[in-house]
Amino acid sequence: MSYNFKDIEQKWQNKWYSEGTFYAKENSNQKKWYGLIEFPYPSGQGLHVGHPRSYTALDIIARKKRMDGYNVLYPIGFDAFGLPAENYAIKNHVHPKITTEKNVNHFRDQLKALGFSFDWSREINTTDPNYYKWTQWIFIQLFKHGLAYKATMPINFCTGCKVGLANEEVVNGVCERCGSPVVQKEKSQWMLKITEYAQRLIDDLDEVDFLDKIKAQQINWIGRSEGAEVKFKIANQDKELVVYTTRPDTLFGATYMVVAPEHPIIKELENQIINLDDVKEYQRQASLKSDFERAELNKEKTGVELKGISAINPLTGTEIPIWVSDYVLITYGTGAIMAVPAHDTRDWEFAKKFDIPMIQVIESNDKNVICDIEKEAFTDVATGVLINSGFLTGLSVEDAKKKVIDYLEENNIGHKKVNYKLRDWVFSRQRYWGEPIPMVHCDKCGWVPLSEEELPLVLPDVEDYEPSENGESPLAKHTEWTHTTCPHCGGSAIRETDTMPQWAGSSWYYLRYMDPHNDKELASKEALDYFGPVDWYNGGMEHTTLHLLYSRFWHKFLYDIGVVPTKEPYLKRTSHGMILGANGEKMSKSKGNVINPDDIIREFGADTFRVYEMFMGPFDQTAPWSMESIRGCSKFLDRVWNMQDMLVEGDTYSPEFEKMMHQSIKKVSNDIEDMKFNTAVSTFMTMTNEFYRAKKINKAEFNTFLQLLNPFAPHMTEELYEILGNTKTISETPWPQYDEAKTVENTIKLPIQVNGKLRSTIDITVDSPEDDVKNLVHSNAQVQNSIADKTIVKEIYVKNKIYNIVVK
RNA sequence: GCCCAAGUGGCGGAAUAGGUAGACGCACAGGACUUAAAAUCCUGCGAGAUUUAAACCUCGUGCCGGUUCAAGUCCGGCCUUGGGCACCA
Repeated sequence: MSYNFKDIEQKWQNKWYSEGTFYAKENSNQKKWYGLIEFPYPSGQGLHVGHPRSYTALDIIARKKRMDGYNVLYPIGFDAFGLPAENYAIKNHVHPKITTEKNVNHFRDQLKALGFSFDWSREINTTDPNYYKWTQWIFIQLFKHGLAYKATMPINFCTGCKVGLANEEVVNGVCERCGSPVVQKEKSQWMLKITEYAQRLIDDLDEVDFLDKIKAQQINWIGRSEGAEVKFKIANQDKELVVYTTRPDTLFGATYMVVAPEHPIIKELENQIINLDDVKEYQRQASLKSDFERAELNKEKTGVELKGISAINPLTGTEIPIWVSDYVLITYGTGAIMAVPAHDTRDWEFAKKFDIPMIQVIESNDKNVICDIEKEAFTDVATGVLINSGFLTGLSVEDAKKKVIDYLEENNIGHKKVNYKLRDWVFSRQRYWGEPIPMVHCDKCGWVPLSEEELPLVLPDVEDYEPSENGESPLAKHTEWTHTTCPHCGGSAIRETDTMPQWAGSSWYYLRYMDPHNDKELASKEALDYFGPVDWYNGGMEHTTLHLLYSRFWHKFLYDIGVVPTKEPYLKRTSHGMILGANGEKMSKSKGNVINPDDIIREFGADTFRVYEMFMGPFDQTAPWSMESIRGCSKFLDRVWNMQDMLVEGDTYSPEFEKMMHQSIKKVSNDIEDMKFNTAVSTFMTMTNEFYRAKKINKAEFNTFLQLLNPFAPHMTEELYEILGNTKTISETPWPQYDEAKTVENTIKLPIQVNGKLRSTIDITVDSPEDDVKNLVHSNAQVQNSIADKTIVKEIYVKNKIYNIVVK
């Protein structure tokens, strides 16, 4: 009998999808388990082979959890706003709504063909007004709580496409699509105050089970640093320049200051600056540089001294020059620094180039540490000791920091300060295909949110998706839509025409799954209490600092305003490795190494596809695709199918296989929880080989084997289970249990080493007395050979593990 | 430059409270079945020396050193590759 995957897979999928087999139960008393995968962007290319790697993994866990007795929520949806549909619309004049619908249908078919146990009754789509109504609602709450504000920010503007670009779309300073230069353009943008949550986003990582590398990357990205703000008086002026430093201990060594080109003090003191023309020219040059250029030109430092003004070092009273240079960023700290060239690499380079004096204030207390400030800045904190520093001299760096901060605070010239690299979230896009921002601008009342009854603010149907020459959103051209009345005073007002970024809809979608059809709230309290938080979330590492951070931020805000009951949205976060082309490179059309899932399903079937993607390598690591290896998995499933011809009677495990059965149940159960799917599959292969070797398998063994394999290859296992005469489907059965006592061996092949090298093995009974083992070892011919003419120095026996004889 | 991973046969990879390195699969080789091929089933498969053969022996987990009876695993110092951040004061 041959395995006809086509009919079998169709048969079971029809059953699951028509009967709603995997729908999560509402109002259940059962314990819940919520598994989540990142919902796909329905691109025109269809499903990528990378998607099923993550989806299969969590499908396996979800299926096992159901058999473990949980009420499982494993939902799916589509993150369908985004650039490709809009660009396609501009080019071909097909409404993004139409393209999106078509792509979603294609994706849905592909996902269903893979047999995932998604709850399709909860499918969501971020472009559905019934969904984005609540995205808009959250924005309004953010605004009402002062966390959404307008600010003028530089945006990436493509001089070719005449459109604002996301950072991701700027590659090496040019437009990713047309190759035209990208310039910075000032634009008033909606911003979200994620920085207000910076500390909590770090601290609460302690409460969740995320992979360490994910935590590390988030902490890194938020970039907390501790230091001090210090006030420097401007000589002969009633003004101060405030700097931020992480090394207040080096204050005695500050020999000049640097301000960013955009720093307001230049404007404020321009009457005092003698070389104002040079300074303005430098500012102009800096403004023309993109972020990319400013970062790239990091070899040579540039700058201009602000002649005519100077600052006073608050500890030494010395007058020191002030420079302007673009190595100081206006966006971090105070936009101004105190420069300590002897102990900071960048300041050192700058001082060397412009011949500014240095004062060494730290030396090493370790003679082996090289410290020559003529050659390079000395930045070693661990062995540093203060010198030339008045009341700090002799202290360690750490003690000096504390002491100087105390001094600054006592004398009101500075204070302790924590800074973050994290910046507020630029939330506006000058794009059509996104959620409209539900705000209107009224000359009298300023920015006013729509009243909640007016939501959703539906994206108007337009024909023209082209952005305007000046970089305005395409919606700005539709005056009949933009002109409205102020919700506050009733006067005439203009709608916001920018839309939300792609990250908006995905920042809270996991909440909507819990109660997707609710038209009163984003989700009911009961549903949120029962299903939340997400127990296990798997997704790509590329979303660690964007999506994952954004959604944690939104969740914390919703927690603060009492909408959700938990501080964190996701209890556990794991990530999958990328699937590469057969040549080891990232799959791309231009490289011609793209594998289409449809072709794989057609040739091998969904079960083989699933098993292969789990077997190809460790789940969290990248793995190249291999057409040869997938045939191996196909062969394995054929062998499983043909085991029905070896079936013998037996309602309990036969003595021959009992131990293997219990060991395998244990191994597979643990491997699934640990995401070691590759070794779980190899366990199935080993079992299969054993049954083949014996040319028999009994019914009890086969049933258990099928239950274990079911999460990986759900179609074939259900079919075989039915063929074996079972009346239930596997998904209704409880997960097999093992008896720990039956997994342990009675006899062991004990390795015997001489001087740490394997010389022989002997069979012993578990827990044999050491003397018995010793006698056995010494009566072994190989051992006797190896130790002949030598003196035994020592014998080591690790119970049931190893025997080592040390000889001389 | 900083942070995080990872380096094991021809290939994908197993094995870490230190204890038989190479499970499982691919590729390859041989055999059975077949008129033949495919499929299937069985066997072998890190490198090397010796041997009719087997046993046995030597070397072997990126490199150098260390700890230990024993190191892929622990420690110190490097090298390489991948990913993230990058003038963040």
